[in-house]
Formats: sequence, C-alpha cells, structure tokens
Amino acid sequence: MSGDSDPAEVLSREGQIKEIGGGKKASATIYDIAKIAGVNASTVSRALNKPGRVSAKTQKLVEDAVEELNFRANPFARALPTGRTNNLGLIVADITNPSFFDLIRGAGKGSALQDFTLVLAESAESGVAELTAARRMLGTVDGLILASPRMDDKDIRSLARHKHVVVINREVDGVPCVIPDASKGIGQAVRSLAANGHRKLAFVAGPPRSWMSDRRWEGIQAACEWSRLAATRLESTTPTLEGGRKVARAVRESGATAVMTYNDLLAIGLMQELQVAGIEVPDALSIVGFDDIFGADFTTPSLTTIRSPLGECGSLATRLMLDLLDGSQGETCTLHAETELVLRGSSGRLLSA
Amino acid sequence: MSGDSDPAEVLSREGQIKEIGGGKKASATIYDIAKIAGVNASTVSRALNKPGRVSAKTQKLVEDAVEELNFRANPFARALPTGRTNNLGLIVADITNPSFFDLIRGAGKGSALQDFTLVLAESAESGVAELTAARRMLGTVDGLILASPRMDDKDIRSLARHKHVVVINREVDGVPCVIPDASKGIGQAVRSLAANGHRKLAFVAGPPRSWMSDRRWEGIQAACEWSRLAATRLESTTPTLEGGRKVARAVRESGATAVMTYNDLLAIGLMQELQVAGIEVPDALSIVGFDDIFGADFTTPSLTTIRSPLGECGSLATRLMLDLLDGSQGETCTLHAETELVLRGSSGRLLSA
DNA sequence: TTGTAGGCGTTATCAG
DNA sequence: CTGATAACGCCTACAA
Repeated sequence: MSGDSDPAEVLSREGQIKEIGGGKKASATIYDIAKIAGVNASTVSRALNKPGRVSAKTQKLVEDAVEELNFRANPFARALPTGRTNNLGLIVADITNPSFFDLIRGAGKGSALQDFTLVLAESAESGVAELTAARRMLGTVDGLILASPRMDDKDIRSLARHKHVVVINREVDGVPCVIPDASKGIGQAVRSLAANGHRKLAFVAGPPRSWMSDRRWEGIQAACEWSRLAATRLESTTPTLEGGRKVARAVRESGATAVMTYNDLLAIGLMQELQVAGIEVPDALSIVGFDDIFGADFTTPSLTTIRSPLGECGSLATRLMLDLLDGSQGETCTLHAETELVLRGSSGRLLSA
Repeated sequence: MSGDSDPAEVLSREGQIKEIGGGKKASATIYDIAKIAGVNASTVSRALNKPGRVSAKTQKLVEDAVEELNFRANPFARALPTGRTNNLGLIVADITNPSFFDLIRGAGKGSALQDFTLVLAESAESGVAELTAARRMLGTVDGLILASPRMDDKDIRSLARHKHVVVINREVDGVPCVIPDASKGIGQAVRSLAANGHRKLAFVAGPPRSWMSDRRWEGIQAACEWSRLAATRLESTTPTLEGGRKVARAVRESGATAVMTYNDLLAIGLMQELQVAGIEVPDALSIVGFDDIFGADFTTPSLTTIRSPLGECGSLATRLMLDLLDGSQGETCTLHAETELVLRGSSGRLLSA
C-alpha cells in the first residue's frame, strides 16, 4: 500500500504523457481505456456503471484496462449529464464548537461509505453567513445537511425547494429532521437529583431564539413536575464559559440546590465561578450540563451531563439523505435519537444546608 | 436577507419551470440569461469571467439578467473545460482531535474567501485510509492540504505529482510545508520553569514515529542546555488522557520537578493521575502541555501550554495553496508559524522539596 | 466588441 | 450486446 501504482508511469505507455496546468499530470479518460480494451467508449461507461449489461468478456477487458491505467471517472464530467454530483454538503453553526466534532465525523464516515464526498462549511453562528454558504453549496451538492441552523424556517424551506435538505437539532415543518430527544436523559437526570435529596432546581437557558433550549426547558419542567421538584428558569447572556460565570450570582440567589444548564460550556463556567466563591460542587450544589462535549471530563469534579448522540445524528442524517436521494424515503420523515445521562462527579447528594 | 429572491419564482417567468430529479427545481444557465440579455451565451461567459472585455452596456444587461435569475455558474460545467474545480481538499488525521478544529476553520475561511469550496476527509489516524481518501479526492480538487499526515513521504510526493499538495505539521522534502516552529514557545517555557527554581525536567514523548514529537524533544533539549536544566525523555503509550495517566508513575520516579508533554491530552491525564495520588500541581510538580487545545482551561489548575497557531497554519496553508495554483509561488516554499507560551495555573514556583 | 463552433469527459438514447 | 451520436453547461479560440 503505497505510491507504486502511479498512473503517470502507466500513462507514458501510450508514449504521450498529458500535461495539465501547474505541471501536474492529467489522468486517463474512458476513451483511453476504450482504446486499450478495443471497444467503444460508451461500452466502457456501461461496463462501469451498469454491471451485467455487457458481456463477461468485455467486462473483463474493460476492468483490466481500468486497472492498468488506474482509471477514475471524472466526477465533474459525470455530474453534467446526470445532474448527480455525489457530493453532500454539511453546514455547521460553529466548527470550533466541540458538540459538532462527532457530528462531522459521523457525517464524514457515512458519506465516504457510499462514495459520497463531504463538503463542509461553517456559518460562524450567523444566519446570513449560513444562508450565503448554503446558496454557494447549492450548485455543488446533491443534498444539504444543516446542523443547528441559525437561519429562518422559511429560508430553510426555500433551500429545500432546490435540493434535498436534512436538518439536525431543530424541527422545521415539511423538512426531514434528525433531533435528539432530550426527554429520556432529562428524566434520568431529574430522577437522580430527586433521589439525592434535591427539591429545588434551576435551569440556565441558552440563546433566546434557540429551538433546542426551549425543548430542554419544557422537558425539565415536565420531569420536575413528575418528580415533585420546583423548577425555575434563569437566562444566560451567551452559551459560553463566560456566560456560565456570569450567571453564577443568579444561580446562588435562586436558592436552587441543583442546576441544569443549556449546555456544558455554561455548566463548566458556572462551576468554575462557584468554586472560586468557595461553594463545593457537588456537596453544596449539583450541576448537570448538556451534550457531553469534549473536555467535560477534564474538570474537577468531572461534569455530569446529558449526552446528545451527535455522532449518531450525523450518520443518521447522511443515511436519511442518501435514502432521500435515491427516493427510498419520503420527504417528511423525522428521526429521533435518544439522549442519556452521563453520571460523573458534579452531581450528587446534597450535604450542606 | 431571506428567501425572497427564489430563482424558481423567476424562472417561471419564462413560462416553463424545469424539473430535476427528486422534484427539485433546476437552475438557470448562461443560455437563459443570454436570452434575457439579448446576447450570445459566449458573451455572457465573457462578461462574467473577463471583466472589461465586453461593452459597458452589455455588461450591465448581463448583470441585470444574472441578478434577475439569481444565476450561479454550474461549477461542474465550468470545471470541465478549464480543469479548475475551485475545490480545495483537506485531510486531517482525526476530526475529533481538537487540535484540528481551528485548523479546519482557518482553512475553511481562507478558501471561502477566494470562493473556493472546502472538501473534508479524515483518515482516522490510519496511513492507508489517508491515502485512499487522498486518491479519492485527487479527481475532485485543485489542491490537497494534508494536516499531520500519517502516510509515507513517498506517498505524499506521489500525490504531489498529480495535484498541488501542502503539508501542515510535518516537513516533506520537495513539498511545500507549513509548520509551527516550536522553539520560541519552548524557550519561553523552559526559561519560565528555570526562573521558578526547577532544575530537572522530563519530556513525555508522543508516538514513536511522530515527526513533531522529535522536533519538540530536540527543542527542549536545546533550551534546557541553554538554561542549564537536566532533561530526560520518557515514553508514553498513546498521546491521550489515558496515556497521560499511565506515564504518571514514570514521571514520579524520574525525579523531575517539571514535566513537558508531547500534547495537552497527555498533560491533563498526567495531572489528573498525580492529583489523585495527592501530588500538588504546581506546588510539587509543574506541568506544561503542547497545543493549547479546547478545554485546556477547564482543568484545575488550568493548563500551562505552548500554543501552536493551528488556525493560522490552516489559513497560511490555504493561502499558500492558492498562490501555488495561480503560479505566483514556487513549489518548494516552507512557511513557519510561531508558537508561544500560554502561562496558566499548572506551572509555577517549586514549593515542596 | 460580439457571435460561431468545437471541445471538456460522461451518460443516455438510439439504432444496429 | 454494442456502437454512433447527441446532450449536459461552460469556456475559448477564431472569425466576423
């Protein structure tokens, strides 16, 4: 497995090495292999993508030639007549947000598996940048996966009119979605807190317009009602470490002994600030985050959190997209992925009053 | 800024909406806009790519039509005659490794700026997967950026024979590279440690075949010699949290009072294990990592580390690639990016004996 | 300055 | 089962 089968060497067998801009070598075309196999180019094309519609002999001839020239069909030339690019677009709100890493990987693996290429863009959390990126991609891809999109519903639907779109982490009417269902993990977390003697819980919310934040709050309210916990909602400035630190004061004043935050970053920032103030976690206050991001176990104590299976969402979304593309799946399907509680050190029994 | 200018609506002005596979709408071609502008398609092409080679009046006519139809040239059709795809390939060893996040973002921004599209793949740390991914990409992109590649030098050179290649984080003869120069950050770190009373330093090395690990060790030796510190090298099993925990014992036995590790993950794992054993950081032992990954400030104490400007490397690499592509840069250029010490809580004055 | 014509590498539709 | 031939959407000589 190395650079042995260099097409360039073989190409020179024809006595003429094709040069291409930048002094790089061009690659073989179906005509090259047609010549070697002694058949017509259209037969080569058939042998390559409609297996069984050429004679076994011809098939072998073609395959040998393909092997010899190390031929790979030009994706661009192929895209022209078929309209299919074999590219999948993925737009994430923020590449540096660790929540998305697994998602990107999941999508990458899923598409590579089906010989699709992943085209990536990020929107830097801006709705207009997102739309721009999406428009740019429209011409390049067969389908678009939007992870935690920031643009309007109607913009998403407008995109969906041109290409297949799958949305992750948000529900958009009329567009296929993949969303983690927070209720299971939330139920586990709240029950765990209740069992540890907590009676009053605070939820630190995320961005005002975040669809996910509202769903989580709803889930928490329901679970608290069920477990007979009082639940209050606090607003954060930004869903970051900094935002978590800033909300510490409100948390203390709320009188809650358990806190759940919109995401792990908030939880970690909050924990840092509380510890600076001399408040023991989890002895005096339990903290539960959301997402189980990279680094959630770096803290002391390590962070209890509700894991969203973003990696799974990524691969689910690509699979869904692929099904959409070959028509084996309807347009209006919504998939749910389950969340689960990851119990670590930042939550536990209430010790001090 | 929203879905108002939907091409589909406008297209129907022609009285015929084109349908395309999956019930999605096709988009306008230069012929559509040629018709509206009342000129020939080739004139449209010229107006679009060779500004100044058509009359001002025609130019405006064309631009208006482009606006009206919301026209975007089909990248695939464009790629065919020109051979230029306007795609940049980026292959990273491990998408979930936070060291790469900024790099990916840097590359993404840099390419989007020049209207290039970023195609991403990961190799899951495997040399053969990497080569496969690279081969797959070869047909799709104008150039390939390899971040911390795991494949052989000769495979890289073989790729470079077909497309422009830029390597990040490794030096390959005859291929343009962008590498962070560790020496500055290392110098700062070692001087800081020496100033804090440390006399014996240990370096926890990375993977045996890692080019970077060796460079860092060399740099540390040089700096230690300069600052009159004793330096010993310890081997790790894997460059992960787990590997860091496992090496804790060897670190203690080494008698060193300051430790530098191949990367932050090792440093954090090591710190966790030492703290479990009751060793105070930094009072009894100072720890310095490498890279300043996401989460390096989640720990208590937060991690002192030498930051590699991976984001900058990413954008430098794309810029270099773009220059390579338009010929304004030679093939053998190597760029260096500077590292710097990020002084946080895990290093400091030696207190206990 | 503009139009005409040919080609880029593939696939698809015909005949044969 | 196979071979011509015409698209696909765009670019680029070349000619007008």
